[in-house]
Amino acid sequence: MSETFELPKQYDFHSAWEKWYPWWEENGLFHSTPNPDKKPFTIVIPPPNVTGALHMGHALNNTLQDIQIRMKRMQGFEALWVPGTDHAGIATQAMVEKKLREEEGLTRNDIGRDAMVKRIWDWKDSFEKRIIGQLKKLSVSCDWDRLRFTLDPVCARAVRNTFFTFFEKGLIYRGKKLVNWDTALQTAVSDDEINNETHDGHFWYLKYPVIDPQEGDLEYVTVATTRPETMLGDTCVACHPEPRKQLDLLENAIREELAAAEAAGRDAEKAELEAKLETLLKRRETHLELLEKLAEMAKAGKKLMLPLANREIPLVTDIWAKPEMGTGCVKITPAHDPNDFEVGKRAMVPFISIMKKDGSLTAEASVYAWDGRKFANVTAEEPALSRTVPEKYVGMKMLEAREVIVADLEAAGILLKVEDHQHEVPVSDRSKTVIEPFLNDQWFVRMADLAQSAMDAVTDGRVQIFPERYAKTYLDWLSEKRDWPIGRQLWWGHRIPIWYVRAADGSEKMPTEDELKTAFADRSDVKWAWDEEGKEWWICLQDGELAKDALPGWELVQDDDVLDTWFSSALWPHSTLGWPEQTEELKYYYPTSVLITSRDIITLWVARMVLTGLQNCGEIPFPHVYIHPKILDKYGETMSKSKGNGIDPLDVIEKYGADALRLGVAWLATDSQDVRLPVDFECPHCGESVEQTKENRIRPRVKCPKCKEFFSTQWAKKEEDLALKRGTVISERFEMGRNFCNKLWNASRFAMMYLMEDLEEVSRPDYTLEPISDDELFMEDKWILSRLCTMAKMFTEGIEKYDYAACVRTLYDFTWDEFCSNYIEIAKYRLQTPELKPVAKRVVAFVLDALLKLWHPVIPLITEEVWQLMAKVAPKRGLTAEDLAREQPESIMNAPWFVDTANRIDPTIEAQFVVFQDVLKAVREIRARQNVPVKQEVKFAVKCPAEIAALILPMKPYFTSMAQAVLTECGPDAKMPELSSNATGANWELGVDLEGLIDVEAELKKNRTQREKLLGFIAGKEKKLSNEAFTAKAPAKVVDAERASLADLKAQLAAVEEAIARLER
RNA sequence: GGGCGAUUGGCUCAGUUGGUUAGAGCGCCGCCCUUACAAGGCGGAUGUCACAGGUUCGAGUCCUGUAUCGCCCACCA
Repeated sequence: MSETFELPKQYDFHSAWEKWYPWWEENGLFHSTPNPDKKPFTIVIPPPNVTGALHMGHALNNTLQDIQIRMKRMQGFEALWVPGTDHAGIATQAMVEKKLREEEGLTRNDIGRDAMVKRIWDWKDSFEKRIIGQLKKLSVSCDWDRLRFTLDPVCARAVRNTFFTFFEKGLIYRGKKLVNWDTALQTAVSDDEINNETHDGHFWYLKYPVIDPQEGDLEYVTVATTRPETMLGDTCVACHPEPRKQLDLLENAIREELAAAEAAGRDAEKAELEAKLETLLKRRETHLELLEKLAEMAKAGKKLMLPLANREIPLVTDIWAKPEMGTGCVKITPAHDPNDFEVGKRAMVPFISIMKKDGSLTAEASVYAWDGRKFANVTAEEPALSRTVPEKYVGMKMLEAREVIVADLEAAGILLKVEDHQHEVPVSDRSKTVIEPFLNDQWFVRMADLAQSAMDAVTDGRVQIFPERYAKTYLDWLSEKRDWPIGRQLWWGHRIPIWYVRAADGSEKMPTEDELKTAFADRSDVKWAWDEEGKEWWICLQDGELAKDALPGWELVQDDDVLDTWFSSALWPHSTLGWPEQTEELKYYYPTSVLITSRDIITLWVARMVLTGLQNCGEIPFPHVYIHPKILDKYGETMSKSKGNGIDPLDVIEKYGADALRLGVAWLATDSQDVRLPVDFECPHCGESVEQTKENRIRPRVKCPKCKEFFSTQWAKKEEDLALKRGTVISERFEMGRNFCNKLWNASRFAMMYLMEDLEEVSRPDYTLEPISDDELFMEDKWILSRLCTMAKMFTEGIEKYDYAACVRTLYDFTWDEFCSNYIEIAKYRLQTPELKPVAKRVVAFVLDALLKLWHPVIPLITEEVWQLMAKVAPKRGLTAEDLAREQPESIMNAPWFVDTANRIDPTIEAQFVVFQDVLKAVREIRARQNVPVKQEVKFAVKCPAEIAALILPMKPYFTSMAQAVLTECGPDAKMPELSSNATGANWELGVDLEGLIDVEAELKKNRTQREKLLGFIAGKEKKLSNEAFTAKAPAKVVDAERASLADLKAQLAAVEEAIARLER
């Protein structure tokens, strides 16, 4: 045989990757083009951020996508998986700025916009390369020819087009929004770049005089604040509209809880509630009258005089003011506090910003009015407001101003008292300075209609979310219909395509609309709108840049900000396919087939993709959304680099292989929302796994408990630590996957060992399973084929419902237990018996081939490797005549998906076979228990009804080959050996002849234990069956089953009693 | 504060619409390097299914409450 090859005992996953991944790529097997003869199946990757390397969550996410894609490809779909990366504006720019600061001591302003953006592109290039490298190591079958990036020209065109149409439809407007402002870096920061720190602070109680108090009115209103400096920007004071009702409500709630706690006897809680109630009742006495009076005054339109600023501000009612807290009323600074911002909008009061971007106070405090609700344009009515901040404070930073203002307030007799108070202060992660809420111009998308369309898509079932419960997250968020702020004060991203007009002489003059009309007469790609508030034009351009002098006599300046990253990600399913061009791809592949992602971006991303898809393409972007679990560490904490509990998939792949990693994560993909993955260090010296604890994971060096050597961690900074070998972070969980692959490898090796014997035979045209008639098949053949088909059906249907974990576990059990441990072990006897060999070989080849195909989506490398080897030794394996007539695929990737075309599922055989398995197991158990030497053959007899005997007898040779046990007698009259060890099962009892081998005491002990156990079960059953309610109400099927089971238990008991009697003799 | 979820052997998790004696991987114990596989084979031990009620003939599974843990969102003048 010329093709003889020796296969190593262990599966070499490294060389399998080296061999097949580049081969797949070079042969264009990942590449998809529209093919009218096939149905499309499309997935767009959730584009990983170019901020850093991929983590386990990505490994999971991409494995699950690849499983779908590979299965569908084999099922004959034209499967396309579009890969790509996301520019992740804030995070990426932050990373590069940090690097710039740390390595060169420069800020972005030092090097300027163009240079900064260039540097971020370089960063992006290097990380994109790394990410793609990781994905390839994971062996995913993305169409790399279609790689996209959210800032590339194709995506940019889609972004510009969307912005332009939204602008045209009036869906985009400019408003005001509070952003988290870092005064040191002079930039907006995102919520996740903020840490809350507990600081010691104070409550300052201030009194604001009432203007022109009437008889019975209060003279002044007391408010408490932790930030007295913001009082200069106060534009109203709020109190609760119905303080009595609110207090009643609270009181009732507490009383109810109290009653419940009392009833349940929870004393600690009770005491707490009682204290709470007491406080509340006291408060009623001290504050209620005042608060009611205030509400009355507010409704009467009373105004207050804001101290220091000497500005009139209204007293308003708003439910934000909690009668049970503080003084019961609250000063409102809409431009400097997120809650006050909301109150301010509701109360329609001016928004006064008293801070400049550098954190100093401004003299010309800006006056803003939010246009969403059309409340008064205060600028016109109250010009005096431009002098809100007294001259002497100007230039002072917010914190300095606090001291001065407090001193002034005290001097003016406004300060009532000061209390110590601990409070949470938001601190910038990057600059470590206090974050100030800052009122900024912002572009918004009107969400009312868009959100509704996206909600409808889910409620009417056009978009289905798996698991279903996540639909609630989606709908709840969308139902708020909050307008979407789309501007970001960054340089990295799609620049907002809006141009402002500046007068050449620097004045505030604006051109007339006629001038615009003339200048852009033949340009359908330019639209404009008049901003009433800012008294200026907004000019929107669909593509490219608007020349500075495009409007004769005026200068055009583009908006500095860029679009929210999600604005471009939202278009991902159609932008990657070429929209707005009506490309072949868009027509063929859109809508995509499923979106697979994690739950934290259901709102930010999924919802927005649905609404832009509907808006731009008139169709949902995908009919299915599958939300997979989040991977946590063993403490249930999110994995992150900053904690040191993150795993680099490459480390796992290096140690266990991509197949093992994929199998491991697919095994975890249940429908629960989190899964835990215990994380350990691997000692680089001795290879021992060192448990990672919360304590050692933050240290720069860790000592291996086994070899006592130190290794370094990611925290190593000092030279002495860095000099140590690095301990990688991995998880033993992947051993399971590696071991399984090795098992499959060896089963294949075994199969091929026999298939190779006669290459001529396996190459014959009729060498498939198909031509074998049922008569030629042995019972075990029919059994394994039936089981295979049952499993294949379950697996296929399960994957289509995203039930990954169950599918993978099912197939795992089938492969290992049924195929390897049962079928192959049985087949050994036949494979070694010349006249029985041919059929057994065919069945082995057929089942193995089917298994490889079923497994391929999960573990692509090993399956390709074995499939290719099989192609040499059994080229016709598993193929039907129809298959043979076609050109054979060159890779398992394109092999036809296994389906049971011959209706091989036979539940009777499957059930029958269980008897064989049970008897075999019982014999083996007896041998093990009685310490019968491995090679010593024993005899055994089985007493059972004739129909059971008919199943057992044909298996006689296998008992010998698999358990060194010779079946001597089997049937209703079989006689138990005199000195035997016995076992019972449903409908049968067996005795292993242990003459000269038996440990009688051990046997008696076991039988007595068994007797007790049976007696227990019988008692339980009898009690159940004597219960008339049970026999009357339970379904007949269940009752019959119970009766049969009881009869069987009794028979078993009799057999055990008999065995005991024999042994005692 | 709102929403969602978890609690099952030492560890990490399965457990379909309630229905015989609750499973897996790892770990543990015993025997075996048997010619596919020691990353393996055969056998074994280990569970009051968090707690308290309820519905039901029957509850790990459904309902209510409690405790603990976690995730997401919003936030404490």
